Amino acid sequence: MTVFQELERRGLIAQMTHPEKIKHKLENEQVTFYIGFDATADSLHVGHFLQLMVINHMIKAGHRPILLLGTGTTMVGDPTGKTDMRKMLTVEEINYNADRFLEQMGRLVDLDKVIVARNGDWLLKLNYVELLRDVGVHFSVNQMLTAECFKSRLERGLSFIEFNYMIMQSYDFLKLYQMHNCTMELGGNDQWANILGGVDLVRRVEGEEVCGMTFKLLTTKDGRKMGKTEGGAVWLDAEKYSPYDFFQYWRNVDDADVINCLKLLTFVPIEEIEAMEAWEGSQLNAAKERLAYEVTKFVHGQENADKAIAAAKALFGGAADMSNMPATVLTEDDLTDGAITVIDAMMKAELVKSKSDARTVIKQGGVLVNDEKVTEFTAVITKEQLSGDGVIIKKGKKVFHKVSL
RNA sequence: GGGGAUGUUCCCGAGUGGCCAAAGGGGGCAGACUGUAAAUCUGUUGUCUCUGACUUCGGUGGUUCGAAUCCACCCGUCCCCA
Repeated sequence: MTVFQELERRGLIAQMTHPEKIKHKLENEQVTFYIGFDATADSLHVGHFLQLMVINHMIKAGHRPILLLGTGTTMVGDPTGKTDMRKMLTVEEINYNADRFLEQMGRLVDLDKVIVARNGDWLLKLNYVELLRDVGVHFSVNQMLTAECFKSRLERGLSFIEFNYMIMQSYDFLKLYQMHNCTMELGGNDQWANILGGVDLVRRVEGEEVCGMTFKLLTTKDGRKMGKTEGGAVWLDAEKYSPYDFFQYWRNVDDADVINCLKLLTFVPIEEIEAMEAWEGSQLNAAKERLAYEVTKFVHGQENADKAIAAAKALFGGAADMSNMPATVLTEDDLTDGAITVIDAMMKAELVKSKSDARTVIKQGGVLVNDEKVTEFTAVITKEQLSGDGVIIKKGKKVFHKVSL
């Protein structure tokens, strides 16, 4: 099976500028392509992960990826999919974020097989008038305004800086074509307009027909973005989002989304996944477990994945295996008269956002300490209970947390 | 530059002097039901030293016994005109 077929069969491909040509190139040449990552946060999230999966599929087929870190474009901010302007980041923040990205990427793709570039290297030293004359001439404002990403923003407000994002990204493609003979840009489907901009620019400046291809975004069946939770994004950084929680996130996906996630986010052979499509009802639970395990294994390593699945099985299976669940270790200072209130302990463990929140959950019978329902706000956990293995605080049906001294 | 409108709690959105910690919806959380799913029903959703107190309605000052509500200035956003 060729990469193209693999991508297609997994349902990854969303749009292509030149379907036939892309298919031909991918099957007959070594293609140098690029995917850009804007360093807007200090950790990658699952959206990036999907892009990295694509890169892995491509590497496997012998193609040559350029990982472009958006140290320049992040200065401007992509308005795509945003209803409001992004928070402006400083150069320092952006470079810090980009370094974190690279560090994490190193664990997810083989960096020896990719070219890493930072668009700040050329974007930051551009001369305004020169850019206008060399690049600006090639863009039609009329045409840009018809792009979906701007249309919606025209109603809510679009600043000039954000309007220029497309030009920056297009210029990247031109630059990478010139520097590395990069002939293809890949990206999430929301990047379609920006990619087209680059393809057009290279054609106009260099007379070369380069290609663009976008991939499905990771969304639920009803179109909502995946990888978002109340608390924010599902980060790939173990510090920001624990492997156990990461595992649970995928373990809890909707029935309707499991198959799609398996295809997009794992290397489970496509034949195997296609066989699962016939599964129904509670059978899908097995598919979810597989999904959670595979994704966690790839992102956090075999060991963490094993721990997560063991912890989950123990907790949901009723056994008291406390070794692998998220845990908080208290100090003597947290105790008053040799004990800590359940409310304070929950705060320490970050199970609740405030003490009021803790009271509410207790009032509703949602808190169990070592399987015993907490009924009083004044309930305490004693030092004796905390020593040794500690206690398990359960909030609701799915949140377990070990607290010890 | 001129004219008009607008800024409310996580989001949308009511409220236009006291009955407002602020309707309604969404989202979140918890309970029931379940398969660690969905749907449904119920409760809950500012903070705290929690039957009370404190802080919140773009910002700063003012009027008033009392302001999210009135006034002044400022800041942000949108629409129309140039």
